Amino acid sequence: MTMSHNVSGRAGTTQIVHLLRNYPHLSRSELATLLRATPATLTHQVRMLLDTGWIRETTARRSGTGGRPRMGLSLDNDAVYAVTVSVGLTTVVVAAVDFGGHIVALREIPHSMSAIAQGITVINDAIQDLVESLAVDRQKWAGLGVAIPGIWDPVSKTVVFSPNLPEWSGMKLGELFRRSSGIETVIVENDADASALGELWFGAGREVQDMMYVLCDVGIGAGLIVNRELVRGQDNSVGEIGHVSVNSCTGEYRCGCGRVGCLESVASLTALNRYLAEGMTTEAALNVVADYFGTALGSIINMLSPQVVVLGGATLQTYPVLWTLLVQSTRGRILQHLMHKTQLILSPLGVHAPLLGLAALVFEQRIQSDQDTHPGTVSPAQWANPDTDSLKFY
Amino acid sequence: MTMSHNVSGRAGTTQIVHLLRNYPHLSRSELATLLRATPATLTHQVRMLLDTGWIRETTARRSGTGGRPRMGLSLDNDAVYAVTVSVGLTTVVVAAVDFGGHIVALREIPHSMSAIAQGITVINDAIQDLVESLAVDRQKWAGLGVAIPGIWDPVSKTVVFSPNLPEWSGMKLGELFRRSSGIETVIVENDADASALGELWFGAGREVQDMMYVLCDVGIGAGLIVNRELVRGQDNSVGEIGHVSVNSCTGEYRCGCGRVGCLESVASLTALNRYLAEGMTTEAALNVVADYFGTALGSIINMLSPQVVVLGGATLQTYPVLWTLLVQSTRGRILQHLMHKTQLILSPLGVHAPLLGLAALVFEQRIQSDQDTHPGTVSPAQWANPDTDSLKFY
DNA sequence: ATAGTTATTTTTATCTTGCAAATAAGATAG
DNA sequence: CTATCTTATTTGCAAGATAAAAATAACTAT
Repeated sequence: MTMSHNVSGRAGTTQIVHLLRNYPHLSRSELATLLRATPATLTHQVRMLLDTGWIRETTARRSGTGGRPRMGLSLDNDAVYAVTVSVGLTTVVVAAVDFGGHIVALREIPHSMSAIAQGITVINDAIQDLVESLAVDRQKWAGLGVAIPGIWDPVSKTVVFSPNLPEWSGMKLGELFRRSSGIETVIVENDADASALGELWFGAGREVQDMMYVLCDVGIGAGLIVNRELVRGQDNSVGEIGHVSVNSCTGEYRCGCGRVGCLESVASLTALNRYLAEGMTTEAALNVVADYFGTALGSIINMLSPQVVVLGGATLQTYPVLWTLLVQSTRGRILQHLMHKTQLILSPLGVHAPLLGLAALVFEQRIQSDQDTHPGTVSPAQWANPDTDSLKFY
Repeated sequence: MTMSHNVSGRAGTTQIVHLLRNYPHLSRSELATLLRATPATLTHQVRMLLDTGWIRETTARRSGTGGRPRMGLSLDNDAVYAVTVSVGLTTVVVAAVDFGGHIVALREIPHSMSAIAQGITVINDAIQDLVESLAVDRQKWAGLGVAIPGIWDPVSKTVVFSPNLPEWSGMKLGELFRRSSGIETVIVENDADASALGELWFGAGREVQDMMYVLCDVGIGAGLIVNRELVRGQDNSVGEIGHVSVNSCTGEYRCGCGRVGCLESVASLTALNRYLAEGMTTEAALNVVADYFGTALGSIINMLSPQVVVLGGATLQTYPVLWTLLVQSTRGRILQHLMHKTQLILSPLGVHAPLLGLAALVFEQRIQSDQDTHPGTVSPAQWANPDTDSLKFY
């Protein structure tokens, strides 16, 4: 394993990039106060980013009080690009995102993803089409990001659990896409997690420490952010809120997981459509969904007290009226002293959330590999200690 | 704010201390592999800890294969001591803990804590009694730690929410104890959080990244550990699982929070006693409690997938039979693919958990202040930037 | 022009930790 | 009982990050 010499230094440049992406034209001194570093450090790190072409100096900004003007800094939007893919059950969205986080091209393709081979072909065609349409230097493509409705284990590099796309389960997706698309860097991520990162860096979570993104769709999932970092847990399986119990009494519907009363079985888009098919009025069905969802969200908020809970996904896009019902239902279930500490927000990024989150991940990897001057240093022999290697405390 | 120059260096010594506390006689080379650092670094850090008297060299351990024997290292148990207090509703436990994490004296005092003034007097008497009984150098007392059944906000330094000890709500406990006991360093912590840290460092969580401690008592609370760190969230209010909804249908009992179906209102020790008072058989009552608790635990496990869930508190101590029921009930509600990834454990530390967690916090603070050679450096004037200070991104 | 103000850079020093080589302290073969 | 092998620890040296202070740059106001 390559040990980086300066962990904090890298974290620094990453944070500078994230800040400049959302708040362009910040100066070195402003960055210094925001990141709680000394001006000298910022001079240093900014120079590195300038030298390697990630950022540029823009306009000097005079402050009314006099003194030397601050030199604004901004990302070079054209430095690199990422291709990102959001895989739904019946639709795929493929986008090209520039380094500044702007979506420069987007294709929305209605096509069932159940059959994985066909799905990947469709996706690849869209990627090729998109890339060719864009007159971007070949070497400026930093990589491919794919968001899927399932749990992705970064250790085994397989899809661990994908109830709504069963054929994708167990697949080595990264490898598959690498081979079929010819793109070297491929990042796979769970859809809710990718969206959570998108909202964290570009949307509702920009100025927040702890937040949760909740995806309301055919499946229900969540991405949890603590201290501005995604909580992954063992093999990435944090955030499966679809199987929180919200109705343990009336055992009418059995969830795909085999139990009764799971949130997903009574408040997903599938459940909503079932209510309607059974003859329930839209209003009544939405109320039922809002009631169950509010129960779950209330429990989660009481338990984790995030500053922001972002709701996204097809359910709310299809039935915008649901929003008000959901807010009311959730409000009624939050502890008094948390009432004004948690904000419930409708995803400002919408379908763009996972695409932007993935793009930022791709860029981050590119910047890091760019800074990795030591290409694959091997640990000295001294480190290998057969007696203690099996212990693995941390 | 004092900026530490070497964050990683400090983290290093802290980790060394935690490792040596649980696994005495580890050598420098073993620590190096465990902490993924070079032998040279360990020589350095270990020397600092030796020079300042925190640790000692113990016995050389010959490995069968030949070569220079490893020099065992251990904490100097007698280096410092902490007084820690666990405040219950009707009992207080006061303990003296040595640097090695051994409880060297313990007083359990049955006395209602409802009246805060009386409570603090009782606690102080016990502290004085304990300290005087122990022939420890005055300067070796590193500080006082207090665990309370309520939410403690470290920013405002007050008790934010304390439903079971209403008189303690709003109190500046740290200041109160500092003045009344004469001990300078006072750390206040929520009881479930303190216990979680205790189990993390000394008990069921020693070799684990993510865990949850669940306190089953008159109140129900939890402490959440992610990546070996306590998740606090905004004003420390993470972990209030007492108000997770587990029964939204039968609206019989109203919870103290005003709602119906909260875990705490149907599965706390109070609820259990109520079932018994209403004429339910013990077996039936325990089954009801296990059922509700299992629902909540299942939801939480499915959602957060911690490696370990530790259960502690009076309910399980009073009714040990409940354990099996609870395990069964929870098992039935965990997603298949998580079944073998989450361990449900009965707290091995029991009432000692919060006492040890607090002690470690006190020691950590002492070591850090010991290493703080710069006493209160003030940020240079350059840092103050009126234009951006109000933004507070991170 | 001169003083005052704010931003940025340079200089110097310190701290941490990595790598490589040296040294310490044994075990084992002959 | 010595020479060699092995493993643990220390030392010397270098690199990188970043803090503190001083210097410099680029303005405004007088």
